[in-house]
Amino acid sequence: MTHVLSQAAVSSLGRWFARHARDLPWRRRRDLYAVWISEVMLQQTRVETVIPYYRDFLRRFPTLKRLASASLQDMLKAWEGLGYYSRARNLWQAARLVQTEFRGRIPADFSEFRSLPGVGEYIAAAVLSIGRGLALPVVDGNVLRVVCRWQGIATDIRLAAAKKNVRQFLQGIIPADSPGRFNEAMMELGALVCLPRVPLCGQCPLRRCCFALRHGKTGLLPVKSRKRPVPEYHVALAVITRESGEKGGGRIFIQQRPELGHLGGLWEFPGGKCRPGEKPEAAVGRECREELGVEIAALGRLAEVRHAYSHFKVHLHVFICRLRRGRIRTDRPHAWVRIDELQQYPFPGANHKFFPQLKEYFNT
DNA sequence: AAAACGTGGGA
DNA sequence: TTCCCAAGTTT
Repeated sequence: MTHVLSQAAVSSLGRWFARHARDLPWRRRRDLYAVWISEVMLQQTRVETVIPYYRDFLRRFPTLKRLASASLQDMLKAWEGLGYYSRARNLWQAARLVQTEFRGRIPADFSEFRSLPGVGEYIAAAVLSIGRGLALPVVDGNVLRVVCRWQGIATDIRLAAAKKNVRQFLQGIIPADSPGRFNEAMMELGALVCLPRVPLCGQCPLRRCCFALRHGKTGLLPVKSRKRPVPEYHVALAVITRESGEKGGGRIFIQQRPELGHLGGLWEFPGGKCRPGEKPEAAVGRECREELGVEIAALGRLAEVRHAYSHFKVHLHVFICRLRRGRIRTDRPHAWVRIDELQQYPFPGANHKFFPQLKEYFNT
């Protein structure tokens, strides 16, 4: 029954998409590799943000084979600034697995492809429906919003049950002859018309059969619980320098973060959270003592920047420091670099916020 | 199930 | 400024 009633809506959606689909870079290539890269990049990330990264990435790593043979550092450098860096690590790992476990061919079987690191329900369905025409509905944030309004589903979309309901509904109406276009059309509708705050219902191909519109509930659907407030920390960082004149003069100490976990594999300056009541000046000395086994002298404040991560916020207090006593001892990969060499290493966005001041300091 | 996991843009 | 949001996955 649902199937028959939805037929007209699916056709209407298809016509709308034919007229309004954006000309996006990844829509010009339908091979699995290109679609896969785009879907990973688009995860929780805006289209406008992704476009330049996608172009650069495919220029740098034109094939899966090239990606698999690249170093993780090169991969992270290409990903720098995009965020959610586990995506990059997983994609790199997956590329290597395709080489070793699948003879270099990206598996077109759902279960096999889904088993690769970083490939979840969404990406597996998206890549294989768009790239291979498999009838697998995608359920992303857009689709969730569109279907909840269209069908009047009031389940909290943060819950797994909502995703399951929506997927089940879509599985019954996804056209077997063009599942990829249907999936793209649903997402495009969410991105261009069925907007979160002010949906443009007058332009919507589903307006004649939309539950939320008919009942005046577009503002109430989908139901989404609020996220709890995030903690805020003060962090003190040490830009440790070697004075010019001495051997290796004018260099800065940097270290690599552990590969797993927050900002894994990226580079940073030593430092850490201020304890309750502890001044940043004190924290920076303590952290260098604990992490590196050295006494430093803070010569002055370089910058103070704020940054919001996905699950907490920080005030960064950046100090220009000099080694006073001891030799740095650490198990982590590290380097003494010139200011003009910093750009060779991938750094988190929060660090980039004070790079201008850093350059200013070292070039004057 | 719920929390970890980045970043930039718009209201 | 603050909050929410964007083509999710992993643990």
